[in-house]
Amino acid sequence: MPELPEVETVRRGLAPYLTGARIAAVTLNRADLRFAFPPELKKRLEGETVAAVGRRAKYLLFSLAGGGMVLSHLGMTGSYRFTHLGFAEPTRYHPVPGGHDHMIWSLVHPEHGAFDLVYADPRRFGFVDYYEDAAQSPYLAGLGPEPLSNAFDAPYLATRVAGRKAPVKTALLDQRIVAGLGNIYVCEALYRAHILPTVAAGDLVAPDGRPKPALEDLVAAIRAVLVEAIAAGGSTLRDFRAADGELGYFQHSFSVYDREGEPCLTPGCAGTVARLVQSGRSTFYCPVCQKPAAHKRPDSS
DNA sequence: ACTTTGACCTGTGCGC
DNA sequence: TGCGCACAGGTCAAAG
Repeated sequence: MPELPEVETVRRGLAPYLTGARIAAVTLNRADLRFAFPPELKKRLEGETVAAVGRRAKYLLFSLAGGGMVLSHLGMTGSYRFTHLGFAEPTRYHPVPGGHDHMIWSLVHPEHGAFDLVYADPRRFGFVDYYEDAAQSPYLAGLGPEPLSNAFDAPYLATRVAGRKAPVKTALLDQRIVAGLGNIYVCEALYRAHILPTVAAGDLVAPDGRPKPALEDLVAAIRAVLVEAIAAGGSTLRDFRAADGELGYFQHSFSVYDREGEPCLTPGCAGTVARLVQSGRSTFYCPVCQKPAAHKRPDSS
C-alpha cells in the first residue's frame, strides 16, 4: 500500500504526538510480522522517550532519546493509528483477539496526555526492527537517493541506468537506484513524462553518457507526482486528527494507475489506458501518448 | 552480474 | 448468496 508519499504522510501524522512522548509500555500481540520482532524491542523501548520521527525511502524511523532507533516498514497493509487521543484519563487500548493489531505503544506526552499507538497489518508484510545505531540497519544501507533530494537528478540517474536493458519501469522500482518509488508512482511518473514503461532504461541515456531530454522529463515527473501526492496526503491529516482515524492510507486519484480501459487523460490524446505485466507487477500506461525514449520533445528542435 | 520468479499473508471484488 | 479465482501499493531469497 504505502509508497513514499503515504509513508511521509504517516510520518507527519505521527510526529507531533510521538516527539517528546515517553513510551510507558509496549505490547506485542504475536511474535512476528514478516520477520520476528527483535527480542530486545520491548525492554529497550519501555521507559524511553521518542526524540524524532523520520523517514528514509519507505521506512519510518523512530529515534529515541537514548540513542536507539526503531525502523518500521508498513509492507502492503501496515498502518498506524492512535486510540484515546485527547481522553482526559489514561485508557489502555485492548485489541480484539485474532485481529490485526500486532503492536501497541502506550505513550505519555507532556501536552497530549496518555494515549496508545497501534500498529495494524492484516497481511503482515511489514516489519519492525531495532538498532542501537541507525547506521547498523542493513535495510538503509545501499538505498539510492531520496527522489526529492538534490542528489537525485537526471545526470545521476543517467549514470545508474546507462547500458541497462531492463525496462525503465523495473529500474525505477529498484530501491538501490532511487528510494521510495513503488508501482503506482512509477506508472504515474512514466505517464506524465510520456515514456513507455517497456523502454530499456539505458535508452534514456545518450551515447556520451549524458541524459536524454526524456530522462530529464522523467526526473521532473517523478518529483511532481510525489510532491502532489504528499500534498494530497497532507489534506487527509486534518481528517485524521478530527476523526481519530487510521494513518497509512489516503484517497488519491491517479491518472493511469488502475484505470485500464478508461480514456487517457492527456489533453488531445484519444488513447485508452492499457495494462501489462512487468516483473510480475501490473503496469498501467497509455499506448498512444507514451513513446519510446528516442522521441523528441515537442519543444526541441 | 544480471533478471525473473516464487514466497510471504489476508482481504476484496469479480464472474459464474 | 456462495464459491473460486485473480489480484493487491513491498521486499527478500532462490532460481534461471
